[in-house]
Amino acid sequence: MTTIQLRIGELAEQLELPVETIRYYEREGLMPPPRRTDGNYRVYDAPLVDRLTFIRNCRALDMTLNEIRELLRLRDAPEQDCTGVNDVLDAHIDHVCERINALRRLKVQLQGLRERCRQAHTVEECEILSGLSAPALASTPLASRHLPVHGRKGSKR
Amino acid sequence: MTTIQLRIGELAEQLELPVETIRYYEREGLMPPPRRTDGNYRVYDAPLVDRLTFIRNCRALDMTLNEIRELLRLRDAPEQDCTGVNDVLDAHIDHVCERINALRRLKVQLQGLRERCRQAHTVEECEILSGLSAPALASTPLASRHLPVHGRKGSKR
DNA sequence: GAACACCCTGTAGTAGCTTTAGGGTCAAGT
DNA sequence: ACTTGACCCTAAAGCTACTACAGGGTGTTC
Repeated sequence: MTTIQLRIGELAEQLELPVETIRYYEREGLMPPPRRTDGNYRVYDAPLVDRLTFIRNCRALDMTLNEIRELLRLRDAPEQDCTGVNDVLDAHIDHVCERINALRRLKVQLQGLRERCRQAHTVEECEILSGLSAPALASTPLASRHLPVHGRKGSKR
Repeated sequence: MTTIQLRIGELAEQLELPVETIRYYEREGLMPPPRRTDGNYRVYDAPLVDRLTFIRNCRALDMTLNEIRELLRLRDAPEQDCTGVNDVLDAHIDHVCERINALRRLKVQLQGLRERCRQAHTVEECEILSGLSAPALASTPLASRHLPVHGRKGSKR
């Protein structure tokens, strides 16, 4: 029976993560330092593959590294009850709902602004630019500030 | 007729922006360096107040500083037509729509996961943790990766 | 002349990576 | 034996949009 042994590149390909991200998780203490070959290459076995899969899935659900740290801690203590896990997840679901609502309000604002300039005319008389220059940004309340729209950059591979 | 002359703190209060953010926009080239008093204090006049208002409103609509740079460039060329402005705004609205859809898919995933553990039991048998450890994260397609949920930290005043 | 609110510069820290620089390892090909 | 090329290594810097800090100057009031 041959046990699983992957170099970092193979692991990265299987889990569809960039190699540098895996090393980053190690630096951050989410992944323990793996065994090394004589040539100083990292070698990953099944438990580490599982752990990284867990981390990747949590990130795909957009949890922060701190939320994931907390879940890993709970995962590593199998005899406790899992109320803590539920709490982390509930809090995260709340985050997501709030973001969705904020973005919907934002979209309404942006579309209203866009409507003001359906035909191209000159910049000087552009209703969009004048709308954006208004002290209180039109009459509608300002989009709740401080919620980024722009996701992470598309990752390579 | 007294023209407007504000120190940075007064400007910050009027526009409800932190002072450091205003200085940051200057370092970033979004705001031109203002006049200074003998004591080396920044002094802002009406055109600069307008410009900062514009920037603040764009940020409230969650545009990136690069998008805003582009809009400012267009705003500074008043004789051109404003197709470019529309393009920036349309692209931004697209961003927002994509984010909303991605977050909705995410929410469905998270709620499905949460349902797997309605009652508290031990971590060892927790369906949430096992779900998160699955190689492909349940059967549903992975939430499109790379879209942060967590907004900026709440700013001071 | 001392207290105080305000202003200045420059630097570092935040999250979650990505990129770059400058090298070492190892299997295959000539 | 040697070179090519794919892969691996570390350390440090860069990204966004700020925020916070250290260490100091200004200006008004008591």
